[in-house]
Amino acid sequence: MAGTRRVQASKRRTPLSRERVVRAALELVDREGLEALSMRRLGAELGVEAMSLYNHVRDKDDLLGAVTELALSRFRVPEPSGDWAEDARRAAREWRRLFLEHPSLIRLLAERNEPLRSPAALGPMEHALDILARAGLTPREAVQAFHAFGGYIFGFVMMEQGIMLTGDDPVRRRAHVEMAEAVEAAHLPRLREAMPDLMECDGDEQFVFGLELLIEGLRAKAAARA
Amino acid sequence: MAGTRRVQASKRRTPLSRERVVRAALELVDREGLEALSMRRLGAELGVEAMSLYNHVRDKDDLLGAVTELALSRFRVPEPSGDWAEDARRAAREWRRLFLEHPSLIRLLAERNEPLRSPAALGPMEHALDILARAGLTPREAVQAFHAFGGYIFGFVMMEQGIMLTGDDPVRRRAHVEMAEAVEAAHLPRLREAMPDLMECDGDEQFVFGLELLIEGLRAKAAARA
DNA sequence: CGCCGTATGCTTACGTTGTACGCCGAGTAT
DNA sequence: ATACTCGGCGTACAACGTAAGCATACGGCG
Repeated sequence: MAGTRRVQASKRRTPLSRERVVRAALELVDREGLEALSMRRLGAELGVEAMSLYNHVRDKDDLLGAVTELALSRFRVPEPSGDWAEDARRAAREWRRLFLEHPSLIRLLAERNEPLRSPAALGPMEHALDILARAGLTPREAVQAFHAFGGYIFGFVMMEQGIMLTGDDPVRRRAHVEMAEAVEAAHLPRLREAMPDLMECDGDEQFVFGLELLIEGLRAKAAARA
Repeated sequence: MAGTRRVQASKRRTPLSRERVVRAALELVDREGLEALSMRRLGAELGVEAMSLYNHVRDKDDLLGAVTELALSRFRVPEPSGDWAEDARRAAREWRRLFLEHPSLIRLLAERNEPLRSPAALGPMEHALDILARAGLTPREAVQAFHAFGGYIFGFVMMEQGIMLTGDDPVRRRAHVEMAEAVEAAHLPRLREAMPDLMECDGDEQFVFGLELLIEGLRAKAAARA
């Protein structure tokens, strides 16, 4: 009887596979955050014991790497517009969209500090370097600009998700009043006059501002050479 | 006898305090990385049992918050030079110095996504906003530029420590050849021509490049208004 | 048809983590 | 002297990653 039930269950179960494991892990992480991902929990999610996952994944680090790559593979290279600046804007926005769609992706990249060499990451890199080459930069300058844009996008989204005071959740609201108190207590005139703008700032608009700064800087550099 | 020894030991032991706990935690984290910081390990470092730490720290999260604040308090506000652009450069470099001196600080900020409202962080913020105001920006623009610079610095150092291919450790070297192989395998002409510059890039120089882009963009914005 | 090697999932177990709880010894106030 | 408080200790528990061994199901062979 018990045997029969077990047979049925195992017949019913669609077999595990690396892809299924990694997909479920990404979904779990997207849904409930990085710390929700434990081997036991992921096993439960798949109706399977924790140790069974190890048939498809070397260890947790391997799993996290695969999850990172899967998330990165969701990057959709935007269509070129003919104008390099517009293309840069589109690519940067697509990166931000990706990071916001997978809020743990930034932490994944930050914690496992493994250089990006997966195929999923190389496509977008090629795309970015192509835009910068079309902007008239030398390969060397293109690499420098790549790091500048990359750093900006990366760091901005990270601040946006953590430190920045955008959004309206109650925890932010509490941070607002605490910060306002601290600013009043100390003598910080610039901060005081900036407080309104610090609080009601819109992430999208802020992001574009810095992006335009970088593009304008690049344009100036190109103009100076010509 | 055992009692006597214990008395001597307890007499000899300098009493624990929140400050001593937090300082030791920061030293440990700086020396051996974030994952080396466990309550037991930190206790051992202080010659004390793990549970004793809880007399001075609510829980580990509280400890991490205090460590973050202590690290942030090591920011040394640079002297003003009279030129806002130069002041911006100096401030940005000081931030980078701080992050490199405390390599786990970025992860601390990223993982506990609590808005910066500690006194240790407000001083540098005031300083940055003051520079941007002296550059002729409105408070609103100053906030936008603050987020742009902040994001860039943050993200750049993060990439530098993790993803970027700077440095010469053997793990990077292996990443180099793996990446070169991947680039050869796929058809990625821009990446291929960029590979040399990607590998031998100098962090300091890269950082300044992006910084100058932002400053130039800001200058252009100011010029356009005048 | 049965048999068997191999892959795949399950069970148990170990060491490490954060931390709740109870104890004790020392210093202080009464 | 006595009682109270407080800081450090020891034990204990749940959750974690994962090593080792066992059991079961499936595909190729007679």
